[in-house]
Amino acid sequence: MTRKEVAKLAGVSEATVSRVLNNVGPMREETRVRVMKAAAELGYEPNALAQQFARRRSGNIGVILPFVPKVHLFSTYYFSEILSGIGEAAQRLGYDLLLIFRDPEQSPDYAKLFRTQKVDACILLGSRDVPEERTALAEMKREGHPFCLVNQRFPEESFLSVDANHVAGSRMATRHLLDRGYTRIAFLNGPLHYSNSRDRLEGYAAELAAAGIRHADDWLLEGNYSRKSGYELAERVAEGIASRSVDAVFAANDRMAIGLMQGLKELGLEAGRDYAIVGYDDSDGSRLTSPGLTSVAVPFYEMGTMAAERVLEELADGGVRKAAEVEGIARDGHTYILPVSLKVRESS
Amino acid sequence: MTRKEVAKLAGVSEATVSRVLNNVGPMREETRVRVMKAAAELGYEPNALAQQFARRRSGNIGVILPFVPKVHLFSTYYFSEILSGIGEAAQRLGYDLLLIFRDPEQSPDYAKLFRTQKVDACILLGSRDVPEERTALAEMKREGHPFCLVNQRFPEESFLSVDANHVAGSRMATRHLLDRGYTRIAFLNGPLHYSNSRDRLEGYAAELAAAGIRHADDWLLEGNYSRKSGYELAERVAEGIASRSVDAVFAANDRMAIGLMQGLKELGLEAGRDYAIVGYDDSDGSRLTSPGLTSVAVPFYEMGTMAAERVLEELADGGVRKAAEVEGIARDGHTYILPVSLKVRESS
DNA sequence: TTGAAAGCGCTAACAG
DNA sequence: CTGTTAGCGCTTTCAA
Repeated sequence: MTRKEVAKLAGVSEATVSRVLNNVGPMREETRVRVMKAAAELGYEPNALAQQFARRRSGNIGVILPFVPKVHLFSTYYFSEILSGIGEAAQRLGYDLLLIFRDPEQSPDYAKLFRTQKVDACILLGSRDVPEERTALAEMKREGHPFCLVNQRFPEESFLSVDANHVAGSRMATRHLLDRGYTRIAFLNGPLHYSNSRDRLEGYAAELAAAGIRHADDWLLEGNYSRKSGYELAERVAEGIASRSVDAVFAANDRMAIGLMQGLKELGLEAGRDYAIVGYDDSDGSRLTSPGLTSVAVPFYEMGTMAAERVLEELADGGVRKAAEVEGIARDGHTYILPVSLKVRESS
Repeated sequence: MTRKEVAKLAGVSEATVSRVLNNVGPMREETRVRVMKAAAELGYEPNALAQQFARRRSGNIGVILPFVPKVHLFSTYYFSEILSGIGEAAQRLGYDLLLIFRDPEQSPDYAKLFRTQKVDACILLGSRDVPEERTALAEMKREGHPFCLVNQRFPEESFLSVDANHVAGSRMATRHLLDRGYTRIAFLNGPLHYSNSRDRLEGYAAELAAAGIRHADDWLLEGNYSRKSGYELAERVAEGIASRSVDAVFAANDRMAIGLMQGLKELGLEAGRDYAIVGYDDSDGSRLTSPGLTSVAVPFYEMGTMAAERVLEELADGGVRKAAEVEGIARDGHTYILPVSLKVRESS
């Protein structure tokens, strides 16, 4: 209703009001000023719903999260950093964030978000390499919707994704332990349906191989990224330490590392004294333990901004232009790989 | 375009399609079935933007967060729990979540979110009692928009809010220390522009008074809820412990408690041995320290669901009906107060 | 440089 | 019970 009043007060047509407010098409400076003044005077605020409808764009980026209340498989640190990063970029580029919790019961239908126009693009966190997920992603791709995965790649699929260099990170971690004189390095990994986990295994194995060490099978421990899963493996690791078949542990995330440290402490084994340990994520928790936990720092925040920027770029280009070269960032096909670094603390 | 096809295939008018899909108004079962089948066959999905526009409702709950990337004044634990809770309730009640990071540079304009129809209701996290904030909230209230504060109350304002019983929690924590035989209890609080902090002070003071203890002024320490601020007060606390004017500390959140413990450890003082300490939030971190940190558990997740339920209720009632009585939950005017509990660990 | 007018896809009176 | 019709508030041709 008010837009009409603005038009009247400024003595122009409604179309002109629209042009001025969107700064589109040619216009006389005088009209522009007149309209702006009228709008300001009336305190006019365009109706976002009408705009979205007329433009056929929601102006939203969908952010898809696994819904795991109270089941902290993922660290909250991880999500909140990435989310903040996405939020910063989205705000800067004029988009809002629509938060969508994936229902673990149902098989996902991401393409529907686009068909119903709820989002213009979307970013997926905590995605896993399982059949329903691949199907849902492939459908989005097929229908030409822009989306970006964070921290999960589907090698043969050419989905846009942003990841950190976990192979390098794991090599660093392993190298670090080797440099410190540890040679019997167990590896506590997470489930292999995360490409993340596979990368870490690759880096770990490669670095050991480079050092001419054949890793024993019983060095491989499988957790699920939760603290509990690390904690529960303490006895087994303690035996390894006692029998001298293990002198250090590289854990695929801090949560498991911390759980393991706690379990071992209860068995009388101290990190940094009786064994060395390196975690992954450089989360808040790594600074809370004693001794402090050496860890691989991942630029989650930057991964979030990168994901938002790239996916909006794809949206703008209609997916036509090739992926942009970004200064200093490795790119492998449609995957952007950000560098990680090692934070050394007392645990190693 | 497709809705027309559905109408044609089903042999009815577009309006009827609308009725069936929204299950509104009377309709013959046969028509209903026919339309549903046609819709399913054509894979019809209504356009959300058009619906929102026609209904003049966005279907979104705005969730407003302080934007503090990399400045972890608030624990990520706190936000992700509340957010998950809001998400669960929103999904259950058919709403989406629009995430909005408050720009710390600008004074907030929450009412605008409603005027532009971006949201139908909103929930504010990490709100502070400062003038710009009060103004922005009062404006929303004046314009009749439904909103709910979480963990922050404005006593004289009658804003809808959900909080935990921090007075009781602080009494519990203090009582616990007294029961353990500690009588010189320092209190490390956060800034008083959070009603949270004021509540804690009240509880602490009340419990000491009840025990007939006059608290010394130098027992009051002020941090800002960050780990660092706790850490930096270690020397001062250490002096207190050395001079026997302090034998225990109650900290207003876990982060500060943990920082303080770390600082004191560096000065050779161990929690649970040389002094007792109790934190607040029962965050992940409280389980990571050694000794484990006794802490007050706050039902963040439930606070989130409660906030969403209450604010949507207000939306539905057009703010007319009085606040509903919720079983077993204390209510003080427009504030719902959830109970907290004490988790005892080795630090006390 | 501006105005008139035709939608965007759906909902919601109002008739019938 | 169902069809007709008039918008919702804005954008965007197309003419002028």
